[in-house]
Amino acid sequence: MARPASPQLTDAEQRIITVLWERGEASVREVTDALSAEHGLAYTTVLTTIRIMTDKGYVGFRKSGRAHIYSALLSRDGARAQALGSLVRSLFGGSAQSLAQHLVREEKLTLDDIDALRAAVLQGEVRDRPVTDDEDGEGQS
Amino acid sequence: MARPASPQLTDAEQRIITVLWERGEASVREVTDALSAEHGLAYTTVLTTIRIMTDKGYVGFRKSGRAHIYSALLSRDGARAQALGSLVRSLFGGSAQSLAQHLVREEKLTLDDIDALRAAVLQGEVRDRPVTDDEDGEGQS
DNA sequence: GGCCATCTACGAATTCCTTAGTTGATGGTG
DNA sequence: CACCATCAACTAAGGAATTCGTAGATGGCC
Repeated sequence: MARPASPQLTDAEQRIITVLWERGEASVREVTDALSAEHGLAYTTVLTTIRIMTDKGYVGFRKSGRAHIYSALLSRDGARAQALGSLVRSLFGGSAQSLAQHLVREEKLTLDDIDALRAAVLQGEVRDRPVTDDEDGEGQS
Repeated sequence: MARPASPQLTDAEQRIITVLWERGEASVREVTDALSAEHGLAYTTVLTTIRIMTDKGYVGFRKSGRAHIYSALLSRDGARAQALGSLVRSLFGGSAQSLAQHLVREEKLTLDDIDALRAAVLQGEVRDRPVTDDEDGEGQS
């Protein structure tokens, strides 16, 4: 009886894959340097976490000389959808609108923001297509 | 060097505190019964998790005969703000609007929803429309 | 070719999370 | 008053997550 494997990105994984999303691809050294500004992580710590992510299928790599150059196999949109869906389900009773209302009440969304959303949804309705299908199996940038 | 203590509600904790939010207060038996519909958790499992949450200061209790009646010390809004802030920071670059745009693109927010948000922010108040939940056990924090 | 720096692989150490069994106290029922 | 059911506390187990050290492989440089 143990904790089930996390279906989501852990904190450490998220930090690393964010670097990969930003750069497209990077070596362990580059990721470590990029993260050392905020977190003082050791090279081997980053390496181990990346290895775990390759085991999980979240990242891939190509060899370049002695080093491995890693890149994200998980799209940023996919990760966002996953995390958002989970949050909406667990804390907002499955209602995305309830979440949005929370943002408004906390003044995280301004009137301009809302108007921008409105314009976006009007524009998006031109192409009528249900979303729940593929939508984010695409390559990452 | 181990994992730091989670600053957030874990999955098991979230399941339990949701019951407390809904009911205001409940005994371990009631929580267990409420959760047994979806998850078949043992009484002692729920008890242990609740004890951990009391240690963390998330819930309190009063004695009623031999049983303890537990109630949430953490407000639902507080937990929502915490989780949302964390998500916005980690996956949406700190931009709540970016998150909202994602919801729109995934068609989780309809035009009506957005108009409701707009009207709410103009009125200066946001009332939670009774979509799924009407009772918020808040009032703490 | 030999030395040095860098990289990956493996695993150790620690804490946390989740689930659940066992045990002792307590209160109601007959 | 004795027995039984229920409850809280303690204990246990095992897998996950995070951190990093050590060791072996490999490629560049002189």
